[in-house]
Amino acid sequence: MANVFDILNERGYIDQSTHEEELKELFEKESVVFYIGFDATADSLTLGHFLQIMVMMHMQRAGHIPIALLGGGTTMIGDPSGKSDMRRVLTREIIEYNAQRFKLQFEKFLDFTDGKAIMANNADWLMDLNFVDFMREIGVHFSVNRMLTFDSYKNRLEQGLTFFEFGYMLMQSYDFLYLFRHHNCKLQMGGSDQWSNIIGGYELIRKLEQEKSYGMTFKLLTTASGIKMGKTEKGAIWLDKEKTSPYEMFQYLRNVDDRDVEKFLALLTFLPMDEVRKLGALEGSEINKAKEVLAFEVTQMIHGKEEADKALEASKALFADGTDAESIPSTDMDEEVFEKGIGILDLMRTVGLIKSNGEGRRLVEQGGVTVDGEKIESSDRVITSTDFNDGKILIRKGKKIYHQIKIK
RNA sequence: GGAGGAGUACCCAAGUGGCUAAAGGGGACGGACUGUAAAUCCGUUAGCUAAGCUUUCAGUGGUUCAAAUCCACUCUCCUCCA
Repeated sequence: MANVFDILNERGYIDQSTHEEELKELFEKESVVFYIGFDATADSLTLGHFLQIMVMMHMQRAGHIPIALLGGGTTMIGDPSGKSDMRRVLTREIIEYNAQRFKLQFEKFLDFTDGKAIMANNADWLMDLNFVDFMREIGVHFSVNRMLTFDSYKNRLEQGLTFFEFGYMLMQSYDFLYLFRHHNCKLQMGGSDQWSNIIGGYELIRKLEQEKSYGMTFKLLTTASGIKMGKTEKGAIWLDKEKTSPYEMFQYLRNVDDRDVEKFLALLTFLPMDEVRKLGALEGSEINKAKEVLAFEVTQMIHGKEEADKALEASKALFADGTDAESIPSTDMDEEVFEKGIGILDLMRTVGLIKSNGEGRRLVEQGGVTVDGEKIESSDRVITSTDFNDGKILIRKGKKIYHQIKIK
């Protein structure tokens, strides 16, 4: 069986790592406990996090033991790495709640039985730390001069950096030390922006335990146009289907840039690499097949086969012949409303397709609104019961956004 | 505590009494072209009972026929000094 390091490397996850050769050896000879930290800043994980979960799954499959570390404590500080502004401080209750939600989502992807994976929350050891003890035990090992040379802090010097944020690195380093001591955790992984924090922990372990540990970072997943993967203008792609429907997720992946298809297939699916390369090499409109595979595979992993099937069908039906389908966003409304008739603008506003009537007018003027295939010519257009077929109508906004209205 | 600088729409940024709902760029959105891609081109980008109003340039008050622009105070941020 191939070394998991090589697998990760081949699929394009790895950005940098400490001691590549030693790590490979380690992976060969023992079951390595490793951790990735997740800040509990929202009530759901995102597609961006999913990349890291993929790494954990690869590692677990290779017999290693992942620790999903919830940042219950560190979230109270806010990681300054790569952020231009100080992060909003969340209350403890919200963080606790978020951590719970994360936990449920992790359980869908990792096997936590028989200690095959561990869930931890750094609030358990960070919240009760005594400041003086912490400074004496941990603080003395950090050189401010050195910390200031790290990019993540260097950039902040012009903006101003509070001690509050500065302490983040110490806390994360302490996490690694704690997990090393209590779980024999030897490896920390994270996004490439975590490199300096990881090195902090690595050095701390060396100083205090005289033992070797390892670090590895992943490439930040960006699209060819330079945006962080899994982010849209409207916000992140969430793994919680209440926040991002399987259909939306499917569409997001279905619409990725040609240049990103192969990369995404390698990173976000378990398809064998030769197949990934074959799909990525498709030319012209053929590449749409690869995008469909990508969208289906990922949606299936996250939401299950049933939802993925539905999303695929909906997508095909809508784009092939424009008929309606299940599982696209839809709203149920009272029949009464349509007996009286409702203006197209009001209707779109109530279902959330537009934010203001002005926006709606603009769309209509520019020919961007279609109801059941008929282009709306005037923003005075009133929708009544006679527009419905089988108790539903399909509104299309722009080229790709569909919304179905059903009569209750 | 002292000296100076800054705060404009989603972001960057021009504007320093009326011609400014506010240049330009980015982003986003719509259309054309296509492959539900990219690139390109055209258009749009405060709100509304929509052709005339209403609210906007950190906040509050003031001067003026007229304020993003002038004055006063307040808040926030930055730089330098102690």
